[in-house]
Amino acid sequence: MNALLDGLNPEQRAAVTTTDGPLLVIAGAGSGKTRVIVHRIAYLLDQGLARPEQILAVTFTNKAALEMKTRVHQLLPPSRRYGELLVATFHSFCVRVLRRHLDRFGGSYTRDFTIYDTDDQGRLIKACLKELQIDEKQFPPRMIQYAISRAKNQGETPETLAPASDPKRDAILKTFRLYEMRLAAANALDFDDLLLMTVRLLRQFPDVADAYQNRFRYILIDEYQDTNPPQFNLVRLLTQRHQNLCVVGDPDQSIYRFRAADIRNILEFERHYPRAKTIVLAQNYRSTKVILQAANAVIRHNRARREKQLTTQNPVGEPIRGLIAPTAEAEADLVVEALLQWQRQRSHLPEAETRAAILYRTNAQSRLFEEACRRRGVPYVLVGGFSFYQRAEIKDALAYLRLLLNPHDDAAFERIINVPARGIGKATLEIITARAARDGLSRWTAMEQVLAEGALNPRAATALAGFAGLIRDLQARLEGSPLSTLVSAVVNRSGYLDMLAQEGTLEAESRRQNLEELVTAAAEADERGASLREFLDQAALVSDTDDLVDNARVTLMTIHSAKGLEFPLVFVVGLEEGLFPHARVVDDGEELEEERRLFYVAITRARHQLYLTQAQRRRVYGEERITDPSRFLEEVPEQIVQFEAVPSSSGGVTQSPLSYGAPYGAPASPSAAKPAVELPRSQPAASTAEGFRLGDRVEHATYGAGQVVRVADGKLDIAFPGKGIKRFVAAAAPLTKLPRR
DNA sequence: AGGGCTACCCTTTTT
DNA sequence: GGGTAGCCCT
Repeated sequence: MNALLDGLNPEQRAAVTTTDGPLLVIAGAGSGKTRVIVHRIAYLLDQGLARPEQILAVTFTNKAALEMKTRVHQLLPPSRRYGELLVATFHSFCVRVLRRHLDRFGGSYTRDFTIYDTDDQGRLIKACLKELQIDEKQFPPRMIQYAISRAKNQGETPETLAPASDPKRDAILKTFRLYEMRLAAANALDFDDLLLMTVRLLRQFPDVADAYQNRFRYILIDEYQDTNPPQFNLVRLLTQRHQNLCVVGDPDQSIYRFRAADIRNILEFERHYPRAKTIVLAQNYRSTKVILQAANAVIRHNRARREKQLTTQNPVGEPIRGLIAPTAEAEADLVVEALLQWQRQRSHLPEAETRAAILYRTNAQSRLFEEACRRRGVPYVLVGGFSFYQRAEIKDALAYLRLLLNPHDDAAFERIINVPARGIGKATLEIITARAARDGLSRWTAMEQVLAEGALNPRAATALAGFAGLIRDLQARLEGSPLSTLVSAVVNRSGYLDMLAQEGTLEAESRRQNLEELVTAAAEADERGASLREFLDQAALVSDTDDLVDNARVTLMTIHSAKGLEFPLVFVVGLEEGLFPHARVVDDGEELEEERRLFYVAITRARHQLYLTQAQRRRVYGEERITDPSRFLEEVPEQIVQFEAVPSSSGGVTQSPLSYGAPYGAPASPSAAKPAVELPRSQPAASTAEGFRLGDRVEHATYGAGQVVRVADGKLDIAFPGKGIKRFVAAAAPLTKLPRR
C-alpha cells in the first residue's frame, strides 16, 4: 500500500485517490481537509498521473499556499524536483497570467500594469466624484466604491448597466464609467479586475485559453465555498478540457458574501459538474466533544444548509466558559488574566499546546485587548489592522517604486507628488488634474505638458521640474542596481528620510525603522532573485494572515482572519447584540445566517478550551452603551457552559477583581444573565441603594429612560442610551423606577 | 504653501 | 474614541 495513504480515514483516502473527473469534498471544520489536498497532490505526482507543472492548487491566502507547497514537498522523495508545482491564490494566479498576456488587449494596457489596492481605488473614486461634481455628502465614496465592485463582480460593465432611473444609480453609473476610463488610462487594475480581466482574456483569446486548459491536468481548490462569480467562471474556463477539478470546502464556513462570494457555487457543484463524485468528511480531529457539540448546536439554527453532523473521538473536554464583564475594558482584562492562568496551568506542556487566540468581530475591538496585554506584560501578535504594507511611509515608498515602473500610475503620483513637501501646492495640482481630465491623460503626461508650455509661475515650475527630474533620475537606476539599493535610493533622494529626521519625534523614528525594514525586505527579494515588479506584486497581494507569526503564544485577530487556523485556547469576545451579530445585519435572514456561520468558524478554531465573553457596557463611537447578550449565546446548549458574571470593582471602570474558580451561583444561561444580572456576592444585596438594583430600568426627567449599570457607595450609575453614563447619589436621585422587562 | 486646529463622520468582515 | 476633510492662520 502507498505510504502516502497511511493514517488517512476511508473517506479521506477516497478523496485522495479519486483521480478522474470532478470531485466535491465537503469537509467539516477540523476534518483534515488541507491534509487531503496535500496528500492528493503528492499522490498524483507519486503515481505519475501528472507532472508538477500540470497541477494548479488554489488556496485562500498566500500563507496557506506556501504551507501547502512545503507540506507536499515533505511527503515526496527529495531526489526529484517539484519546483514547477503551482500553488497560488486566485489573485496571484491571475497576476501571473496577466503579466504574460495583458497586452493582448491592446490599448493602454501593457504587461507593466499596476495593481490598485482598496486604498488607491478609494482615492480614484473620490477624484472621479470631484471631477463629476457629485456631492460626497449625498453619495459617500465608500458606498459608490462598494456598488461598483459589486456590479463588476456580477459581470456588469458601465455599458451593460441599464440607464439609471434615480439620482443614486445615476451617480454610481457615471462614476463607474469614469472610474473605468481612468483605470485604463493609468494602466491599472483593481483587485476585482485581476479576476475579471483574466476571465475576459481566456474568453477573448482561445489560443491563450487552450494553452492553460491543456497545461493544467489537475486543478484543486481549497475553501471553495468562498468563491465569487468571476472565480467560478475562471475555474469553469480552466477545467473545460480535463475536468479533473477537485474542490474542497465547507458550506457552513462561507463567510465572504460581502465580497460577492456565492455559497451556491459549492451547494450546486453537482449541477455544474454532473459527473461529480461527492465525499463528505464529517470526522473532526481538532476539538473536544464539548466544543463540537456547541458548534453543531449553533449551526443547526441555519435553515439554508445541507445537514452535516460533525463527530469526534476526542475527549469530552472542559466545559465552555462564559464571562460577563461589566465593561469592555474589564472584559479585556479578564480575558488576558484567564489566558495567563490557563497557560500557567499548562506550563509543563510544549509551547504549541499553550497557544491562544483572541477572536473578535471587528478590528476596532483589538485596541482594548492590546492595551490589556500591555498592562499585564503579555507579548502578543496582532494580525490585520494596519499590517506592515499598509503603513503610510511604506505605501509612500512603494508609490515611488510604482511610479518608476509605470509613470502613468495616477494613484502613486498623487500620493507622493508632494510627499515630502517640495513646494508643489494645491493650485499647481489643480492645473495638472484639470489638464489630465480635459485630455484624458495620466497625471504624469499632463505634468510634462504643463511644464513644457511654461505656463506655470517660476516657483511652481521649478518645484515640479525637480520632482520630474527626481523620478527620471531614479528610473535610470532601475537597470543594474539591486532592489535594496534602489529602495534606499528612493527614500534618500526623495528627501523622505530627511523629512523624518527633521520631525525628530518618536513616531518619526519608528517610521524610519519601518523604511529600514522595507530595505531589508528588498534585500531578501534580491536574494530570491525577484524583480522590482515581483516585489511590488507581492506587496500588493500580501494578506493579513500572511505575516502571522506561527509560534506566538497569544494572537489577536478578527474571526475572518482566523479561518483555517486552530488554537488550543480560544476566546470569542464581544458577544453582544449589535456587535456580533453586527448591527448592520440583524434583521436580514441571509445575512444573519452568515453571521452565525462566522460564529461557527470562531467556535471551531478551538481545540481544548473555549471562552465566550460579553461586556455589559461598551463605548460605541465614544459613547457608552448598555449591551444585550448576543442571541448566539443562547444557541449554545446551557449544560455545557459555565457562566460567570464579574462585578465591577468599587474603584474604577477598568479594574476588576480577577477572581476565578467556582462560579458564584451565576446565571445558568445567558438569557438569565440579560442586563439584569443578579448581584454577585462580592456586592451583596446591602449595596442596593434606595431600592435600585443593577439592571433596573429607570426614568429621568431630562435624560429619559436609562438603566442602572453600577451600584456602589450609595451612588448609582445610570446609562442613558445616546447620552452616556450619569452618576447620581442614590438617596437624592431624581429617578423613577420603570417596570422590569 | 504649509502647518495646525476643529468639527464631523463614522466602522463590519478582505484578496 | 479616532481619523480626516476642510478651515484658518502664519
